[in-house]
Parts: sequence; structure tokens; C-alpha cells
Amino acid sequence: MEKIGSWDRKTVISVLTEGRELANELKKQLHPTTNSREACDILVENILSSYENALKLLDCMALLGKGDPSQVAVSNVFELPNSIEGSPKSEWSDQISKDQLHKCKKRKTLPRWSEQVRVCSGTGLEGQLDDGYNWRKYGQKDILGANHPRAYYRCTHRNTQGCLATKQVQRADDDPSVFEMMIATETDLKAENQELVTKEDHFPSFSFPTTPIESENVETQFFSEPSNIVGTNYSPQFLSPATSESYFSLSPCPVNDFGFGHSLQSSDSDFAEIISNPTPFTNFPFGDLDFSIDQAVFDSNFLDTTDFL
DNA sequence: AAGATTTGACCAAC
DNA sequence: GTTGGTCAAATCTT
Repeated sequence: MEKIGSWDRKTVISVLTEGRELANELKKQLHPTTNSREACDILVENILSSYENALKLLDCMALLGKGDPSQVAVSNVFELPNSIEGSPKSEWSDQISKDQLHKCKKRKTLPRWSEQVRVCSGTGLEGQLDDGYNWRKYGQKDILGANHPRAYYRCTHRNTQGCLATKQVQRADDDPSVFEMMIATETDLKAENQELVTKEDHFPSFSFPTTPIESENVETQFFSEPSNIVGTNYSPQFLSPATSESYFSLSPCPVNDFGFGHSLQSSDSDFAEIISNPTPFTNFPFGDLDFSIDQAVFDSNFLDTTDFL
């Protein structure tokens, strides 16, 4: 497990410095005596990229915040990159009646999780991690073959704002200090519904890969070009361009306060320290950063800071 | 008192 | 029949 080192400050400075130098270069190019439009375009792109990188670094650091980052070991597995751009959340969530909610008792057989996250516990950092939702536990179940029970959480604002995000948390069998979380946001649920209607019509023979991209591949993709850390030139091959909400879009229900959510009162609950605020930026793809990216598939809007600034 | 958690029961998928 | 996801009453916390 790699650890987060002193990358943060140095990396931000480096990125900002790069942006400044590029801006200076652009200034030269804009001089009346020189007239290279193409060069200017490239410089502008690079400048924007540099500042975006810096901003995202700062966001990432703000979320990881205090505590000992070395204890964070996370990976996201976007197992179902099928989020589909559609109507605003309020439009569809409002359509869900109590009867429909009641039907949700039925077992979910389709994969609908946008994120699978592994988080180490034990340092208090967990409390700093926040996916923007306020979670409320609504059940716990012993799972066959698992050493630890699985806890079920849903958004606190389910009733008041129709937030349908849900989350399952279970202590890993192989490493009890690691929690495995699966998070399903409204987008996933929406996509699931829409998929039932449209996939046969539109994608009769196409399916997304069920196994995530190897970490080496991800790192190669994202880390090979330092100047494009954030992937401004990255074009995901398999993902819908409208999946950002699954990751960070904090529609009405999430709180996104980056602080502690409610704390679980369960005396015996292994999840008590960690559940309320899991990781939003768990696999931030910075080349110099020591995040461990076990498996990931990124959305093109994944790092669009405008979604959460 | 309001809101959150616990836990047994219910229900549908398998 | 078994299992996993959810409900809801009871209980607890703030």
C-alpha cells in the first residue's frame, strides 16, 4: 500500500508555477511582433490545464484534510458505468411514490453501484472523508460466507428531498481494518431504471467490461503525461459522458460539508467510526501522489471541479 | 421531542 | 428453502 507523502504542497506549487510560466510564454506570444495563433492556443490550453490541476489538488487535500493520510487506502471500482444523462434529480425522484419505494423491498439483482471503496480505519481520518451525503443506517445483515455483517445506509434526506442514494458497508474478511463500501447514487438508480427501458433498443449487443481496468493501465493512462495530470486530454472509451453526478455531483440531498456527519451510536458496530463520510476523491489520479489506485475507470467529468467547488 | 440506530420480520430473487 | 435488501417498531441519543 503506497502512502501519501509530502506531495501536496510541492505539487500544487509546481503546478501553479508551471501555469505561471506558461502564462508568461503566452504573453510573449501575444506580443505584436510574434503572431503564432497555434502556439497561443496550445499555451492557453496548457495554462488552463495547470490551473485546473492545482484547483483539484487543493480540493483533494481539503477532503483528505487532517489525520494521517497514510492510513487511507482506497480504490474505486466503477462497476457499472452506465449513468445516463437525464432529467434533473428532482424530476425523477419526485416520481417515486411510497408504493414504489415499497417495491424496493425486492432484491436488487442488477449491479447498481457507482463506487466500491476500500478504506482503512483507525486514525480518525475516516471522519474527514465525506462523499457529500448524510447517511442513515437502516439495516444490518449477516452475510453468508462473510465474517462480518453488512450495514445498510441510505441518504438522510430520502423522505424530505427524495434522495435515493444508498450505501453498503462491510468489514473486509481478509483485513478487518479495511472497510468495503459500495455506494449507489441517484444517478445509478436512475440509470438502472432507464437501462431497463432503453438498453435493448439502443445497445442490444453491447456491454461494459465487467472487470475493472488494471491499475497499471490506469496509471499508464493518467500518469504518463505529467502535464495532463487531470486528464484534460483524456477520452474515456467506455464511459458515458454524463456520469459525473455519480461521483461528486452533490444534488440537493448531499451535504458536502467535509466534516463529520452523524456518528453511529452502535456500541458494537465496527462501522461506527467510518461510515458517515466515506471518500469522494478516493482515486484522484495524480502522478506524483501516492494514492493507491487498485482499480478504476474514470469518467471524463470526474475531475470537473465546477461540480463541487 | 426529534432524529438516529437496532433488530426482527417481511419479501422477492435465486 | 436460503439469502440479501428493506421495512418498521422499539429503543437510544441528543
